[in-house]
Amino acid sequence: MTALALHERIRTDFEGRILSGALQPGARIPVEHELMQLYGCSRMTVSKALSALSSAGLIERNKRAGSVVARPKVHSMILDVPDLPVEVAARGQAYRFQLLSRKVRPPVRGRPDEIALAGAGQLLELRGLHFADTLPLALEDRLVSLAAVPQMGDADLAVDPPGSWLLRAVPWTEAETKIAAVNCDAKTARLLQITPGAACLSVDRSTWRAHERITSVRQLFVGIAYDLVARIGHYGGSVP
Amino acid sequence: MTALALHERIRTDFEGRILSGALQPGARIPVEHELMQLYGCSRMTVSKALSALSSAGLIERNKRAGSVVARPKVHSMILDVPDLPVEVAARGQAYRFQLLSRKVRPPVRGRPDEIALAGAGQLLELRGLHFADTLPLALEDRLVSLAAVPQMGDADLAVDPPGSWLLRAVPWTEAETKIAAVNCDAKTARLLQITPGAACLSVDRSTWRAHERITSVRQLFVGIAYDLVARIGHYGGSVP
DNA sequence: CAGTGGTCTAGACCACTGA
DNA sequence: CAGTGGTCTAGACCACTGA
Repeated sequence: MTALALHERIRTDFEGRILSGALQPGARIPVEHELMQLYGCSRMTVSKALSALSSAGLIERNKRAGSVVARPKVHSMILDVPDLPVEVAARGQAYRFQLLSRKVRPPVRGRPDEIALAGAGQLLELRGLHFADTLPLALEDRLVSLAAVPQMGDADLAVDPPGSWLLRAVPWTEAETKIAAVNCDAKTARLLQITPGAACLSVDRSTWRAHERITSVRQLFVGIAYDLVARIGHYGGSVP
Repeated sequence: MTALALHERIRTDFEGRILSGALQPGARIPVEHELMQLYGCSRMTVSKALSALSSAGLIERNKRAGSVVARPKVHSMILDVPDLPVEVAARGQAYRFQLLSRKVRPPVRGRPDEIALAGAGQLLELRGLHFADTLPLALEDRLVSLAAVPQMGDADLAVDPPGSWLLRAVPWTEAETKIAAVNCDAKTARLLQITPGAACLSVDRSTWRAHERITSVRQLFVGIAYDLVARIGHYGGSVP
């Protein structure tokens, strides 16, 4: 292990005191000139450490008034959105994707979301099942903008599921996800081989690549077989 | 709107080119000395811009080999974990918390999670209902470590629900959340005034304050009344 | 070994803002 | 108006690492 850089030492010093509660929200952080003397370093080094604390949401910097420990704000946390093949393999099960249907069609009039997704082109509509070993794990209904991803028209989805294929071809940069619990209907229950009415985790996601819509998908996970896990809670959530 | 600082202009220049796909993963970023000439600035300024891109996961910096556009990695996204009173109010409904039961007890032997939470002390066990207007929104079962939060023994939970109270008293710094879909049982259905078997969103959360366990809670949300929304997808997910 | 990024210095000018 | 943080310069030394 290498020695910490000086700016990292200053940062971790204050991180420790804030996270342990020794420095309570509202407590004053020494001004930059005091820290320069304390650590015997230049102002740039102090500034780098404080900027990092500020962008991590741990302190708030104010001109003239100095810096103080921030009050925690939004509860935001990092949610892992796993690649299904990877996740299933990590559980020691065999992953398989079965394509149920595939067609190219124009957006439906009166569905502004489909029209926005299609742009000037057509939509690729895909439906398929994700399996873990021999049991269905999720039913996926997906629309892809062929204007944004023309090469998907020829993609071989026997190898990769559409999500993995798209990630490699056109990595998304923004996404919006809605997570809900629903009772599955009779038709879905047959496909997923579960009891009608069983609870399913519904994950709706739309993805963009720099303001261009790429795809929107709904995945219905078998409730008893699947959980989403959020890893880490951020303190102050300074999301760009 | 103020003019961008020079280091922000350099950063946003490359951000735009990377997110638009003009610079593909693997593409080379000019070395710092080239950027100094391009933008007519000092090396510190260039370095600040590239460091920001690197910590955002957009580029990877390598000694001798220079910097390249990063390949997208983990799908991680920021999930908002709302404060229920705030969220309900934002929907224009009246929020109310009804405490159903409250008792102090030792951890159950054979439940390592309870023993770890209790530490050297007792546990405060709370059960209550969150209402939006007159309809139940969620059933909450919570355990609080009285060793970590002794003052909670005297808290007035008629005003604030336990989650909001705890956030103000001992802001958490780390959390682990599991999200699942479950069919609710008969007793829960009565409390939530829904049909037995209706799908509920189960949110399990344990929170820490700098390695000390604070509380663990399970909230069961009425499926048809509640969604979780994740806001933004990060490109490369550089989580500390 | 030569080029790269990581770190740091000792200054400077400035905008902002609370006393 | 005086103190604060934001930004920037023109240098420097260093560790690392691929040619």
